[in-house]
Amino acid sequence: MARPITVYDIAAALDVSTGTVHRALRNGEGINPLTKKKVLSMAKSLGYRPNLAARYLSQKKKTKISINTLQGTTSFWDDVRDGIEEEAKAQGIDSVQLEFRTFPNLNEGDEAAFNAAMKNGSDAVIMFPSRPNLLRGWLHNSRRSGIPVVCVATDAPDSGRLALVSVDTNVSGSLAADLIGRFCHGVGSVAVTLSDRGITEHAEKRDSFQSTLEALHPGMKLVATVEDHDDEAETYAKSRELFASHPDLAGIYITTEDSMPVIRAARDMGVLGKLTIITTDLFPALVHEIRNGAVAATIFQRPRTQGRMAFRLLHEYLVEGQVSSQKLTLSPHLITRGNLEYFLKGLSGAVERSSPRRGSHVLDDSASATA
Amino acid sequence: MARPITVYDIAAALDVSTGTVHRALRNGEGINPLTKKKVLSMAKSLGYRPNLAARYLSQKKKTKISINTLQGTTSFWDDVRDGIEEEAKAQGIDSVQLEFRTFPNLNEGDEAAFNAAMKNGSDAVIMFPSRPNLLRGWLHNSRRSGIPVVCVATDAPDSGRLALVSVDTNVSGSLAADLIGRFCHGVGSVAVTLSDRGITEHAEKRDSFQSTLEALHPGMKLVATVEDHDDEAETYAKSRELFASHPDLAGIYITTEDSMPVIRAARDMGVLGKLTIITTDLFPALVHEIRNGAVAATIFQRPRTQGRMAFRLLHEYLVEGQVSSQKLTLSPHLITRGNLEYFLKGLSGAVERSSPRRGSHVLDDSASATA
DNA sequence: TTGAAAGCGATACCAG
DNA sequence: CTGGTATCGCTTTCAA
Repeated sequence: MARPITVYDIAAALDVSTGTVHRALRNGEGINPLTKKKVLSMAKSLGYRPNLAARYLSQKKKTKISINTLQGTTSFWDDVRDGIEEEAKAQGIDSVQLEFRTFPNLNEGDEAAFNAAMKNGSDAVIMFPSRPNLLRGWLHNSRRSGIPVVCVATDAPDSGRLALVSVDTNVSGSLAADLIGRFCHGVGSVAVTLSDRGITEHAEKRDSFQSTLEALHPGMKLVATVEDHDDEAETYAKSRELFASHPDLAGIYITTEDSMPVIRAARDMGVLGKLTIITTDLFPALVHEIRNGAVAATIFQRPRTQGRMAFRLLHEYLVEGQVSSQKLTLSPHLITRGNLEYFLKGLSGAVERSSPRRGSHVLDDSASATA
Repeated sequence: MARPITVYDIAAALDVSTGTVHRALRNGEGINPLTKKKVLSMAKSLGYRPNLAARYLSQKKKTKISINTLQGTTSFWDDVRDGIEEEAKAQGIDSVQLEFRTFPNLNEGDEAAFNAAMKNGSDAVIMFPSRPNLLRGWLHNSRRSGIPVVCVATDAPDSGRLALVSVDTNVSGSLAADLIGRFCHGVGSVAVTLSDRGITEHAEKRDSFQSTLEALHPGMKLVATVEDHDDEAETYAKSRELFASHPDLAGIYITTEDSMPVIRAARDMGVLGKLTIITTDLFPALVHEIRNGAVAATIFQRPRTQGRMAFRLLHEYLVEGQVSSQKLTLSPHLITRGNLEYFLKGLSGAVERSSPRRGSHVLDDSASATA
């Protein structure tokens, strides 16, 4: 293999200076469109690949990345943030500066956080699109419209976001269906809860749950889909309704974090014992319910890994100018009473802890690291 | 935060040259022990952190890493190798040169491969310790004894290896136990197959399988543990014996890749239908058996991620001089008939393909990437 | 054993 | 809009 092509090679080939080459390749401004085109095509034909080490060494200011996420009600977003931070520092070369901005809930502070990031001159954004349909407008309004945005957990379709990192909703839904079918011996009626049918991920989980149930466990029937709108009181009330109108319910699949009100309703109405419950994610209260057998299994969405992948994707874009995939979906982990304790040990306290900690060296969700 | 400390700062503080500082910090040779000590302590007290970009930029020769693994009988090791390669190039800066050496089976060519790596001047090794207890001797015999070795999949205890990457055996075994218990409605006798009790990972899977079974499904009983020594004929024969002597067997947990002979034996003896089988890993033949319902679930050990993590660990060591963890264990993925198809889609053909392919951009096992 | 200086390949800046 | 050159922090080499 020959010596790598450098900016000097390009400059020499065209008899221009490296400054010009650099402007053509990166700045984009203050350069004659014609020269630019020549440089670009020469770079391509020579097979130029920038030397990142040289780039990082000479670059004055780090690229700013704004991380806009929900304040942790559970530990999910804390873990996502940790994952991003871990990956950033695992990069070894800190050419990047992270700025975390959090907002209290789905309708509050999200736009302000986004605008703050824009005003602050962030070069890229990793965010939870709390209101997916609004993102498009924000992006459009922002002066610098080319800014790359990576969405985590939920997509913002047609918003112009660069990429999405989320859990594989089909794997989640179909796994839940197969397990609930097996656990219930293939007979009985089941229900699904989700936040809102309008959220793509939730709808997908429900749909693959249903289709897998029909395909593999035809003796079972999906009798209800509850929309809880992420509201605890609403979830509790609707769950009670559900259990009242379907006293024979055999199982329920909760596609969101909002499982505690459902469990409480079931307990209050005395149907908990005969219900096979499959939940989503993991947090202290849920750990308890798995231990005592109320919840048969939970589908862990690997928030830390979602964060890590989001950073990698962004970094790839910043370096290459493009991403290898616009949608990156992770397989969830299954946690049951059987493997719960081992799993928690692997998480190094990440789930049980109440406040974010530092200095952990876990390289992957549920990877346990022994010093 | 202040300007980072550089070699110049250390040099100035001690009134020596950067050459000397460098020799103290990296070369180790041709330097007065006293000066070296002084530089080292000054570096520490100033909080010196090397600038990797500068290092990579100026370094002439890349560090060589030898990857010593089994030739793929199934796709497991192909995937491990892919994972290593992906991570290496994801690093962006190619300061590393990978050299792959494979050996045909557990007792053949492994030592030669190791010696070849040593003779060739490899700076580090990622390997499958086919004969764990021999590694110690090899490492000792090699002149350059400080060479870092990362083991994948299986440990080589007390060999002096730097670190281990493997799947969490406790999570695997306990998950298998809980599922088999649930699928069999909590009653019946079950068996386990493993390669050899002497292999730590296999013993651990068996043990946590047993203890979880006892704890959560006391109505079930582990009646046999079969050692198959990774030999197909032996596995088949012993499986037949097992089914003959335990005609009432309700389930079996196969902790290794060697599941096909077991399934064949069960089929030949007409007990397949009433058996709940949980296997390990995923390959084309097994895909078929999951589809047709012969296998209830398989525990996927994420070979690609194991490879990625092994590389990261090594890279961390090469950079930092130490690793954050000596044991890195991953949580396995559960695959059932329900989520199999989605899972395969996510693997982008990695499992179904017969020969290694390139150019995929999957960032994590079972992460599906859409361009 | 140590010092001095020349790269590495980008980016940044100042003149023209 | 373009050219020339200093610079980033480390490694490497050559002299002393």
